[in-house]
Amino acid sequence: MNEKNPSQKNDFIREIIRDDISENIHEKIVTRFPPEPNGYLHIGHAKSICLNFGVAEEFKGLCNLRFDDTNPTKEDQRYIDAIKFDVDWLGFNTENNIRYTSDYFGQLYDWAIELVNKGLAYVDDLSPEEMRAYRGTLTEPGVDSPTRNRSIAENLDLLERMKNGEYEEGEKSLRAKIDMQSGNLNLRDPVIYRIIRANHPRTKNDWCIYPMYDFGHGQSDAIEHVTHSLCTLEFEDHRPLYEWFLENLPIPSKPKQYEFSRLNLSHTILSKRRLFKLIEDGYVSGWNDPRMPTLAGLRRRGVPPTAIRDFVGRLGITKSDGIVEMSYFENTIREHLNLTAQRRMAVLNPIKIVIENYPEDPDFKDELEAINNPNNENDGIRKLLFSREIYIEHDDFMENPTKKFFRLIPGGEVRLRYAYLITCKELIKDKEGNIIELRCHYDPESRGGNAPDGRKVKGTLHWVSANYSKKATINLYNELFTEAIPGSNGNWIEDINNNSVESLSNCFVEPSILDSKPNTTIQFERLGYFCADIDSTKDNPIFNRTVPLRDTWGKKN
RNA sequence: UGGGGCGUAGCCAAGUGGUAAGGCAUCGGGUUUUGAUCCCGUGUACCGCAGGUUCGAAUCCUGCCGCCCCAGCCA
Repeated sequence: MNEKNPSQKNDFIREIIRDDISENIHEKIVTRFPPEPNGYLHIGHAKSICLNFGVAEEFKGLCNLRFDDTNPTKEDQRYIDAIKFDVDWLGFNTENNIRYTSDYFGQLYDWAIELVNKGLAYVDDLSPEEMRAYRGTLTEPGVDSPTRNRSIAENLDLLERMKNGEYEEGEKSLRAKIDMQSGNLNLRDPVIYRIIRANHPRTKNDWCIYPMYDFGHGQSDAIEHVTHSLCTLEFEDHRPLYEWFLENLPIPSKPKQYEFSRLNLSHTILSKRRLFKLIEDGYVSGWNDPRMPTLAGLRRRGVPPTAIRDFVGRLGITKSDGIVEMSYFENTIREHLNLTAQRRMAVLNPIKIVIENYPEDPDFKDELEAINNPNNENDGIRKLLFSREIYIEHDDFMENPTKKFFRLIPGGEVRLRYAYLITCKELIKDKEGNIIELRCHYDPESRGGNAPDGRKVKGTLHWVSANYSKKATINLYNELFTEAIPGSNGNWIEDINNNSVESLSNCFVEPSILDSKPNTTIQFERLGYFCADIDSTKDNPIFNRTVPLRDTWGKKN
């Protein structure tokens, strides 16, 4: 709904932007989405992407996708490529607006020199351990470093040598000279350049010193004429530092930082560190495991990008942090898929039915018509072949039914969707007493699903022809964690759901299902939404359950 | 005992001094060849608590409580 009318979206950030526009403060609204290429994007990032790109769209501005690549020990081209792909997949155009903080390494270095010249930065000899000790604590002020008051000339010389690779990692650093007594730890002479001897994905070995986030971010925003630099709450107390650099440097524009709360989703984790751990320790198969909250995982799971955009749009932008229920996300996915997904039939746990009074002639072709999507006439109809032997869902039969069970029972009549009414005549069991087959009779007059005499049949079952269906593997995915907040009772690893995936290999699907593509999610009637896995082939078809249909019956029983 | 934020129903969230929107969930009911969808109905929110200002406060003031973030040469 918000999606349909973006101009109606209202939150404190858009309010600020509208005010700025009405006061003619900016020529054009510019935002940026600044991921560090050290992992894959997840749904939390989608919130930021939709905000930044969404705002740019709504106010006819621009949004840059800027890779914040200031730490070559963690970053990789692989992630740059994956992030571009994901942003694109979400539906935002990045063709001409990709930037890298590393584009500005030269300018940033010049500005570091400028800060030294102004007496606002110095080269420090403290080791990381010593620096920590000098920094003080949350309640105790820090102490000035012994090398804090070197001459400008000496600092200039030392900085130059740092850049030229004359020192080892950790031996020296460049620090902003602000205030070691500040209550805000970010202002206690933060390091702005450190020595890192690593190959950078873009600048290779051009540099051995790299700017810290705080020194790179605001200035990059300024260079790009970003007007509204939107980030998450944990950067709130970096804002004074962000502004300090902008005030003390001859920057080409004056961006402003605003913070909003990041997305938390129940029953999953949205921390890159933890997602890495799941992969490294083999709890999932990779960044694109369908159980992962990554965009790559959601894509493989069959979640349409429009559903993700709509979902984060419904959440709103505020400064209060909370946990959004996973079921809310699933509901949004269903809402989208209900309108767009074509319907097909598949049987997950088959039980065979033989229709005793049905023609035995193998050349007899009984072609039925089925509607592809009741919500979209343009999707048309398809033909289904019926046969004497079919499969229905094991759960759709009960030998000793409970009172409200209105599916197939001994002696009972039920409708096979788009086909016939059948009545159960006999159960065939194996030696252990398990039902292995049902013998039924059909009413030839009920072709299509209704009897001419108008008798009411409450239950309608999905089915698949034993002769014409195809065998497939179907993965049923459930929540990755058993706890709404993993780790809330101790170790988050212990809250991993051991039943997060159930792989069924004896499933039967309509033949047409084998033609579906991984990016086209379809509904298996009465079961849920599914899509072909990226590893699915004609010979070994594999489908992933995106999300089940709502099941008020199953919930009660 | 430091600094920065946040607190409106189970969840998200409007509200910006005039007497508490909406969505999701829940629980009923109707339609239905998906027990889905769709439609209708359904909530005593002590607006974190306590005072104060005011004819009137979720909105202003004071005090308190709770929760989140910050002590990387990570972002």
